[in-house]
Amino acid sequence: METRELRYFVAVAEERHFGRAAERLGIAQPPLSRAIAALERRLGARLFERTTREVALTDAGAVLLAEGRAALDAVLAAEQRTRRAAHGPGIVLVAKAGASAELLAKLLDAYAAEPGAVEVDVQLCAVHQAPWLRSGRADVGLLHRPYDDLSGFDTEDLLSEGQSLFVRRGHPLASRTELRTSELADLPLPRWPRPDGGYPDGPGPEVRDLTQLRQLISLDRAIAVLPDSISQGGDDLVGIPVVDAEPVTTLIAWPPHSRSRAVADLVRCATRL
Amino acid sequence: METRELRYFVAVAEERHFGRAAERLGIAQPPLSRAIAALERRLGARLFERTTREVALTDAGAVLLAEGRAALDAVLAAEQRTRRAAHGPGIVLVAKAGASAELLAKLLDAYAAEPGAVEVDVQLCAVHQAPWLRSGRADVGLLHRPYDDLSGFDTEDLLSEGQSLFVRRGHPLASRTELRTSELADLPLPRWPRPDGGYPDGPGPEVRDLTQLRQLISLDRAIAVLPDSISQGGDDLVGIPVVDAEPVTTLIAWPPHSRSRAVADLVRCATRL
DNA sequence: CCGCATTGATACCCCACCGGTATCAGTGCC
DNA sequence: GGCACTGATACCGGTGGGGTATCAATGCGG
Repeated sequence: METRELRYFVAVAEERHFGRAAERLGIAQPPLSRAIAALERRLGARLFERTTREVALTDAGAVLLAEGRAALDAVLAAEQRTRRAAHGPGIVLVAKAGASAELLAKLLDAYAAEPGAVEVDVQLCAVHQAPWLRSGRADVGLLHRPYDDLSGFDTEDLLSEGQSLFVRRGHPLASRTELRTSELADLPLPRWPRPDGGYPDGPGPEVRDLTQLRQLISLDRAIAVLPDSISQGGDDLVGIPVVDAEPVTTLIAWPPHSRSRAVADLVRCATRL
Repeated sequence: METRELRYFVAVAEERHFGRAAERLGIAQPPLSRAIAALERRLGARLFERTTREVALTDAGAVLLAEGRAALDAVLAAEQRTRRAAHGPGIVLVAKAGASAELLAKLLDAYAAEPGAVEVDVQLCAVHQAPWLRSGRADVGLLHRPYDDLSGFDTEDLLSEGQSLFVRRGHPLASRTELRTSELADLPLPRWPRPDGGYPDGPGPEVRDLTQLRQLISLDRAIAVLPDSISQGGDDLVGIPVVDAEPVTTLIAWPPHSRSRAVADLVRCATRL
């Protein structure tokens, strides 16, 4: 199976429409129909149930969609990491902007002091670091359990912390000393983007990143449950511990094939912090 | 990057010889040279240092070899699992022949009693179950830590046990009641095949699977350190606990993309045993 | 030191296949 | 029943992947 065929299949599976998929792929619809038909013939499996009104995945098609996405990610990652390796010996670390700032600083300092340390390009992204690792844009990342999907990565836990509800100073809840998750059920908590970029439905505000969220809280336009360490001096946020909230673990994650010396050194540094 | 190019690259990287790689791929040498050159041009990375006498991987080439193998595995797995899904709703479980027999039997019974259970095709392989999972020949496997390479899989621990030195009844060590790893250093322990099929060097006998090993021990042609549960009634093996040996954990492992109901049910069954 | 064997690169040719346009055929809807 | 929509089919042209023949560089043996 060629990656071109997989890309074609995934496009049709996601669009559920040959015409739109062809447009997205930058080709005409007939060659796309033929490519899918040829793929089905060689796999000996019907992948779509088509009528002129609807294109639906079969069971086999659903399997190929899940597996094929992962396979395309792996091919893309191979390409990206090779390109970067040819450029120089540096590695790319991805972390969530505004989170684990202190831990990240300590880690970078400790690694820089290591003999044989290479340049570390730090990429701070809004949310969803995992796709950076899966697509090969990054070599190692600081992720958070249970928020990030860790499947397929090797990981080492770095630190665990509780969660608090953060509100503006003066908020009705600001005087409380502790809360329970049962009390949070009806609050308009912020909505984070899904991996596909859309937002779930709900009453809370849509947020893109932690900086934006912190400002919204300061403006009393949002309240949010976040790890304790989010609190930074200088702004008028109040954190009320949610005593029975699931603890959040910051961990370092990397793709398991990576036998790179630099990543191994960085991970070792992190676990010794 | 197309999988054809990746296959070509991996063949050259493994053979370190364009002629032999071309033969292995079933094509002539010139198109292979051109394909690699085109790949290097598009990646902007030199992958091999070639002289007429030697072909060596560059740093970027080493990265592409590691990542590319994983990517090819993922593509192959997508193809295999799709083929199998089209055939019917069953799943394939792979386990090591002769190991965890009791656990496996209980698991299969428990799962069969589950509502919505599908057919489970049990594949017993000699060693190295992990490649079955990586290549898509199996959907779920019983593996052993620390023996198997678990990287890239989701896992759930099932049971942990100590290890014993197994010898024939009457062997000089058979009268001992316990041993320490330090006493085993000079013993001719059996040599298992590496993933590539070759055997490491050493004084012990080469073994292919547990049945063969058990028979060799019965014939006093081998002694081996194995998990306690290997012992089965009826043969003349004696197990002497190695009190400070690393415990062996039997676990159930599956590829993380698998969102299949059947695999999830099986895993849930296993954790409840 | 000079052939010579070895091996990767180059030149050139052919055809398979991918993609394009035109068109057909099945289906739901007004 | 006509019409819009959508996937499949027919046919054609060009790119590029694969083949053979050959060159060029390198190490080795006489």
